[in-house]
Amino acid sequence: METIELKTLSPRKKQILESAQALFSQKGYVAASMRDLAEVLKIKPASLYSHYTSKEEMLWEIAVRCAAEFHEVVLPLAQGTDAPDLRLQRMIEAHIDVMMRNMDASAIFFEEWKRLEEPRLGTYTTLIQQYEQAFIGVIREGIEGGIFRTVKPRFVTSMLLSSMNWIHQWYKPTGTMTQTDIQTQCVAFIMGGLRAESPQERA
Amino acid sequence: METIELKTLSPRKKQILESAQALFSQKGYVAASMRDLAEVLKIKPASLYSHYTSKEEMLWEIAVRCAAEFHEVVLPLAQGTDAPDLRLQRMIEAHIDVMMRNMDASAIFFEEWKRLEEPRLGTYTTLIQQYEQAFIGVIREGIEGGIFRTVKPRFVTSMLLSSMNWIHQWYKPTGTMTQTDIQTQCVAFIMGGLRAESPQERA
DNA sequence: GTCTATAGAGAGATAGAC
DNA sequence: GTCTATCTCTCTATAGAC
Repeated sequence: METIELKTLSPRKKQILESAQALFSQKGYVAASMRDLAEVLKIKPASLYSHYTSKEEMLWEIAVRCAAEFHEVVLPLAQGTDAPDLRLQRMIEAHIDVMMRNMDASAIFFEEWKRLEEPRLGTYTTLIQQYEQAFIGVIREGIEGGIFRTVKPRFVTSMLLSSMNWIHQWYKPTGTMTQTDIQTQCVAFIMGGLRAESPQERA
Repeated sequence: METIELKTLSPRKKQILESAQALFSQKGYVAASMRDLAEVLKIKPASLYSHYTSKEEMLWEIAVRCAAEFHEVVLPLAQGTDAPDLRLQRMIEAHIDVMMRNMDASAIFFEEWKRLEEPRLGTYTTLIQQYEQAFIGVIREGIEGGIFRTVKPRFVTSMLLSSMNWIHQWYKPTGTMTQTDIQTQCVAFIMGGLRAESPQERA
């Protein structure tokens, strides 16, 4: 679990990136133009190129910084001596936490990354695979320990992550569900789908 | 549950639509150009406009025809006197079946529809809401009957559909899992997440 | 139904002044 | 770091011959 190295962004670069996040998330990376972005920032399109050499570089910065946060926050929770189901629960809660603190970036993390080109695309998919691998590992432990049903860890990891990733598409902070509600319901749904019928509880 | 009215496509229109499906699914609707599509079909871009008046009309045809198939196959299964969990199971299996028989169109059904413009966009979201409503209804019945845990039906429906919809992104027919494997694992995961601990089974 | 030709708009990106 | 100006390319779509 290597750390992802990131340079600190200047305030201006950060500001531009945040506008880009919102725009790419809303219109989609391909449909959003540098002209659109410049207009939001109230500068001319050419000025953007003093900060980023290309549109794809922006997409890359957004995607990789978001990936870094998921890695930093969630991956350490896969380690430790606690029971696998408890660790998985913490990972799910943390995943939702990161997602909801970064709604725009998450949309790019989950969907728009496909528009990256090589070699960045390859680097990115490796990051995602590492992230999934942490879930796969914990689930595998849970199966071996008899806590989880005998499922296919890779398959279930994809289901589990996908079952959460719709949130960035639908969640409105104005709705009736709080973040805690969402975490609770997600955990219950997913753990219910995984957990073996425990003989002790049946007694 | 009204039926979606669709005109029959001429063989040529159908052929073009199938190429468009594959292309839009692979490159994304915005990034895929009419030139790309013409090249695949070995005709000139202008010729496409003898069949469809615009690129968006193609997107619409693909999305709405796919929606129609999901509606036709899955929605009837929501009705009937069988237990809600059994009906839901059949709906999940049927949903996966439709998805796997229409992988390209499903990618558009789930993702690229966002690029539709009004008024088609509004019509489309209504169709999706009707589809979700069928799941919501069955889940609500299951909760009222004590078969399912007390979950939020709308929330769980989104999770449940989302947990399946990653399949079109990841599934390779060359992999080790058959369609039946996928259906079995999906049903087990989702039903496990929903089902109340049954007292009878505990005895 | 396909072609050639092209209109007209908008895209990403660069050069060079300030 | 932002500007004006512009290059070059690609896009969707149309007109009209065959």
